[in-house]
Amino acid sequence: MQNVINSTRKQQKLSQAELATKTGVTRQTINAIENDKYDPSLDLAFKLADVLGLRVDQLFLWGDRHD
Amino acid sequence: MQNVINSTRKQQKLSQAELATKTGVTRQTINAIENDKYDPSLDLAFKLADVLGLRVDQLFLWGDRHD
DNA sequence: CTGAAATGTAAAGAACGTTTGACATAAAAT
DNA sequence: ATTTTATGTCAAACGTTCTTTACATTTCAG
Repeated sequence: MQNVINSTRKQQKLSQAELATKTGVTRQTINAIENDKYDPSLDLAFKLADVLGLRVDQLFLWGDRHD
Repeated sequence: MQNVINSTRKQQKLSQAELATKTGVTRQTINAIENDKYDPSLDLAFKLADVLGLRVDQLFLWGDRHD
């Protein structure tokens, strides 16, 4: 599923490692999600949205070209 | 994680089986999620929100008493 | 240019999400 | 009261999410 984690993270000048720490996962998990290897769990999606200051449906683009 | 699937589904007079069909999963999956056995995948969360006419963050209540 | 920080990637395994098939109880309809 | 529809639950199997460890490549500050 498409997401805007990479651009949002860069806007806030966070590294993958920093975002990982803030959301309680590993750097590799953030990297995999940014690069569309797999979708996060619902809980992690909420944590990412929370840290990045967006709603889940704004951070993950399901509507168009959905999944 | 808390969710309002049960009440929303009932408002729309859908059975668990009907909601399952509309979201492309089995009845047992809907039942388990309604009864908080586990959280759905992000994709299924979006499908459920779509069918029930709510946003993911309205259907799943992460903010208060979060996860 | 050199070194440090950031990113990409991979394999093995633990934990979670979903299916299938089945059976049991509850609720609603006839 | 009997049948049908809806819900709860369980176990085995399978695919997905995430961790750990490790190494390679890219980016950037000095």
